[in-house]
Amino acid sequence: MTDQVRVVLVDDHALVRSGVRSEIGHAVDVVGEADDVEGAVEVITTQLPDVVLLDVHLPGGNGPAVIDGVRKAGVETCFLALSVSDAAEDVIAVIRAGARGYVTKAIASADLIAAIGRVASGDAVFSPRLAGFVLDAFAGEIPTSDVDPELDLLTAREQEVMRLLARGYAYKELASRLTISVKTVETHASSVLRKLQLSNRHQLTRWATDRRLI
Amino acid sequence: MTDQVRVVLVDDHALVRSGVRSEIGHAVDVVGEADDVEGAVEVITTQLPDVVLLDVHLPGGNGPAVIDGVRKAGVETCFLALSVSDAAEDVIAVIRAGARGYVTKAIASADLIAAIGRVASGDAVFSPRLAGFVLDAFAGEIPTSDVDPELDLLTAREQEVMRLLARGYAYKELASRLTISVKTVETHASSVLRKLQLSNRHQLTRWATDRRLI
DNA sequence: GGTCGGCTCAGGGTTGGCCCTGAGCGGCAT
DNA sequence: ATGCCGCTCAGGGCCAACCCTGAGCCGACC
Repeated sequence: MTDQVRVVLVDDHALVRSGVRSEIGHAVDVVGEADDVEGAVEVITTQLPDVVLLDVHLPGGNGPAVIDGVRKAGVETCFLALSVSDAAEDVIAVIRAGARGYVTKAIASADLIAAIGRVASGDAVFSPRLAGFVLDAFAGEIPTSDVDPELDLLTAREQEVMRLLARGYAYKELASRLTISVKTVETHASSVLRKLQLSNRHQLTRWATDRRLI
Repeated sequence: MTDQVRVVLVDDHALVRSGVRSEIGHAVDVVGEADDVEGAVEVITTQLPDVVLLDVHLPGGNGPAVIDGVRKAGVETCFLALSVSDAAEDVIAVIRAGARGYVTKAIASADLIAAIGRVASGDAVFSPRLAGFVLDAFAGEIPTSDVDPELDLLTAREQEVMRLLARGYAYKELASRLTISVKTVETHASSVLRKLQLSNRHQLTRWATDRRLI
């Protein structure tokens, strides 16, 4: 057991942490604990564990906040959500944030140890019921967004053309809509694709929808 | 080994089936095989296996078609997709249809046996790389739906072409992907647009996304 | 056996997307 | 004033998208 999996526990209840530690401590190397978001990010970024056992509900934020914080710190690790909650939205939220697994605290300790090992090796793991949630959740989701970095590469006119292009307008329609010539539209379109390093309007449509620009 | 997991193999290559059977036969109970969609549905609905090992690409349809067929027959079982493909869309498609796992044929036999056991117990299982696909897909997907009204206007092949078209594949890519000529793709594409009374692929993309077909 | 529908392919055509080059015009800054 | 930049346009070229027609193969149905 020389190279055990290094684990950090994040849970706001000390009782839970010590319980988990005593259940899995013989099989993994618990290198740190935390009871809130700030502390979790700090411990994780200093200890650099293989796996983080992460409670979904925390003071000062929640599970996703921890994951985001660690990501922003440039640290790569695997998160396994460990929660009393089996509410679909908690599961989805933490998976979206980047957790690679989700088990409830009802899990047997041997199973938890196995789950940690699997997550550490890059696998995904879910409690049976939760697997259903996650997979079924492919039945209806729309996510995130933020600001626009490379959008500034485009001039005002180019952005205007870009939006209409992404929306599926033909060059001719677009030209009459902006009351410019088709040739001008082509020029702008070409510039847009070049600046965004895209090769055709389908990619542009995906690019724009990903960024909620249309 | 009295109550082994009962498994049905679905793959269009006899060689693959016998190979898999010899690799896992000592650990699970292979109660049936099939090499196309129809046969698969029949074997599964009569044998009622615990787990179906399902190839994604089949004559007469594909993996999702088998899952749908079995569901419509009112039979509950667990599907584990076993494919050479690790294309994200294949993974997503079969997961959407209801598969509880997806592994590639590069898997070691011991791992496959373990995967079958986990799926049988209701767990979800993915090859490490594919776990990434599935979970990352939460970062930008729009899925499923219910039934299809005018979708029945399209033949099976046309639906296949339609999905890829709507997804933005060029005719040439689509042709090599389906291993048919570009001319055949054109013919199908033309039929699709005519039958759906659409005039180009942008409208098709919108049509398909509205109906959550892609 | 004949018919019909689905899948496959071909020839030959028009239109549109996309690129490159080149160029005139107006604002704005060094 | 000279030059950069954004907006406008044109010519000319390539290729992909889309259409129509026609045709061979095969399995299903009558």
